[in-house]
Amino acid sequence: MKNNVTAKDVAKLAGVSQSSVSRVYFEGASVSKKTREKVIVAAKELGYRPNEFARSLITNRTKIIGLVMKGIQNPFYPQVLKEFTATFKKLGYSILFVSTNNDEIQKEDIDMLRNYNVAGVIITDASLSLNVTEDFKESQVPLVLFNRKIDNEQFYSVCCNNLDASEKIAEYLIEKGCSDVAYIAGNANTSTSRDREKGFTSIIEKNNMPFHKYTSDYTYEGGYKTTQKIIAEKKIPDGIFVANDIMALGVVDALRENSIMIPAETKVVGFDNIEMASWPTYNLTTWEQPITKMVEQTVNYLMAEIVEFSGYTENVEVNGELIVRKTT
Amino acid sequence: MKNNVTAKDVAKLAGVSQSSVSRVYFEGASVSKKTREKVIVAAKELGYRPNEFARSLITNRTKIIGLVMKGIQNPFYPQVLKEFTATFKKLGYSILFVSTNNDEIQKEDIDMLRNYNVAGVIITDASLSLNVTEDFKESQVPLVLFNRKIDNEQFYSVCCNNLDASEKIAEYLIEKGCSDVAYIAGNANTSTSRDREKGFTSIIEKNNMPFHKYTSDYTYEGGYKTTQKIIAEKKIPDGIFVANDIMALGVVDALRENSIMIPAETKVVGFDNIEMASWPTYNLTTWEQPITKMVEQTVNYLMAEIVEFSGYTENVEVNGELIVRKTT
DNA sequence: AGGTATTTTGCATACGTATGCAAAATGAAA
DNA sequence: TTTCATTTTGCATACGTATGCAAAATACCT
Repeated sequence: MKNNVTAKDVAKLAGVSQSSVSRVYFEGASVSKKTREKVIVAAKELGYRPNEFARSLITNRTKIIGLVMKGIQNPFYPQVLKEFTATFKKLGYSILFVSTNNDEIQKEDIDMLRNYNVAGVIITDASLSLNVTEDFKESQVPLVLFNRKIDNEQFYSVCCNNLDASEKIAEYLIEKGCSDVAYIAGNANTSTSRDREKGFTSIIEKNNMPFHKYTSDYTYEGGYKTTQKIIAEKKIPDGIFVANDIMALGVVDALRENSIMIPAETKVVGFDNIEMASWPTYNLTTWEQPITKMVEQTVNYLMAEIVEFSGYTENVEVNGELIVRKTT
Repeated sequence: MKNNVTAKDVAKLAGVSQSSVSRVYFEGASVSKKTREKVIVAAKELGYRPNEFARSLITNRTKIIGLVMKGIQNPFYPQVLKEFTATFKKLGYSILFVSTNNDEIQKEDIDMLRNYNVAGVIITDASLSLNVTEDFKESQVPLVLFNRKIDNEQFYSVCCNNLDASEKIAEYLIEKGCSDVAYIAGNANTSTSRDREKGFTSIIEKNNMPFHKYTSDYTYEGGYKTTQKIIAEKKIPDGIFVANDIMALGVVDALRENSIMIPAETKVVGFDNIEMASWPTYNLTTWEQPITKMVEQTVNYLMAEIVEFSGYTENVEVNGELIVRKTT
């Protein structure tokens, strides 16, 4: 806003045409070194900055990525945000940020991003409604679902290997001697929670073990309250797999408050490996989601689709690993 | 990208001019109800969406706010981000997000925001270099420093009442019986850390008490390591004021690891009242930064400056309050 | 019905930039 | 120096929209 030095002003001062000024700022365009220098000197003197809107109007492209993030307060996601921002910055892309609390993205948020002609969209931990899905597929704007997948593979999604990971966690708890386990789920109907439950229960069932499932909401308070509820039932499991770390920390705190020894009486495993999981107070055993790899996968796909849209879709799973600490 | 239905297409289908189509989408413009309905029906049929770039090119305005955020991993800032996003969304503004690790904002980040002609800029917990400052003042883009102030009041800043708060914390620790206290500072040269130290030391000195200052970096690890260092010196203070909560949690964990009883032997006070401070495991006494009020103050100023730029500057302080928990 | 005031509409243009295309300039070889 | 190939440049235009202004339409009053 307010700086109205144009390419025409620069051209006049440099003694060249507006086209030449434009060419100086357009990568790969044909412009002589002499002209380039004249333009740069003039531009600097006048404080010229190219107008991105005029550019985008002509090119029908932007260097903006829409990032729709649910649950920014879960410490997993600020780290994700940070890595996306840094990676896209290196590629010359900016982030148009939307925060949401909804499991399903609002049409108005998508409309906003579309109005700004974003080059691509990333949605973390949320899905799209049916009509928004249809609109999107028609639009040919590349989209990645991050930490959420859709079963019919309508879009490209990047997740940790939730199913496999949860099987391994179940096996690990069994190996550690657990015989009566519980699973504390996140928000209902999220692919992450469903897969984590599925993997876990398949192993538990295969071993003919008792199993209790509780539903919570991916928050510390949710984990804490659910654990208080479990304790009130007087049937304390000897192993609890919690669908994410922030919830698991609430579980740990509730168990401790009730003088339940961890891991001697009850073992706790989280999922994410957020920063707090490694704090000495918690020392949580958890499955690490490989953020860097997941971000990389997402960015690679988006960049490829931006360069040449193919509409290719896939559910990509990136392998994480079990981080064993003191809760097991 | 890619949706090339224009106002001209809609106009043709609706049997009106492109101007009339434009007027339907421009608040307050003169357009009859009959024309409006014809346009809306046609627009819906064609899937028209106004092109924000063409608009901004004409109006020389956007509905984008640039938000430059340092240290997104400190749980204080995701909450700030969430509240800014929600508040600006209600006002029809979008967020162009920049994450930085630098104490001083990079010129390239500001250039990017300026190229997108943002309506205003918010910078959290970081300052501007001298030449960027000059550029900015000339640009007439409204700017707010959030949780950072500059002594010569070149910009509008919104902070918690750090000085006053720290005095009260010192008084509180004295009242609680402390006689040998320490202050653990955040990043050097930040106004928040400086003011928190200043307020604290002024009371401590007035009471002729011993005082030790340590410098850390506003991270959990920083707090943890600094405390290990303090403990290694064999002079454990009976009260520690820590410049922010995430650091204070590291302090608490380090004290515990060394079997130092909190608060019996050492009392700990943080600053922020992040979510983790209230967790039963920590139950940290802290000064609550009133995020909602600070966000509100920031948004009100920006909106006023966007409507009519005045260049008004001030260092605004919003009162927080002491939240007493189990560490004191 | 006529006159006046107000509202609505379309025309023409501009916003700042990229780009197709032809002309001009440059470089290299004979 | 001339010829040919390649690079560079400027002209003219378009991108999609908002807006100034005059004309047209509508509303209201006598």
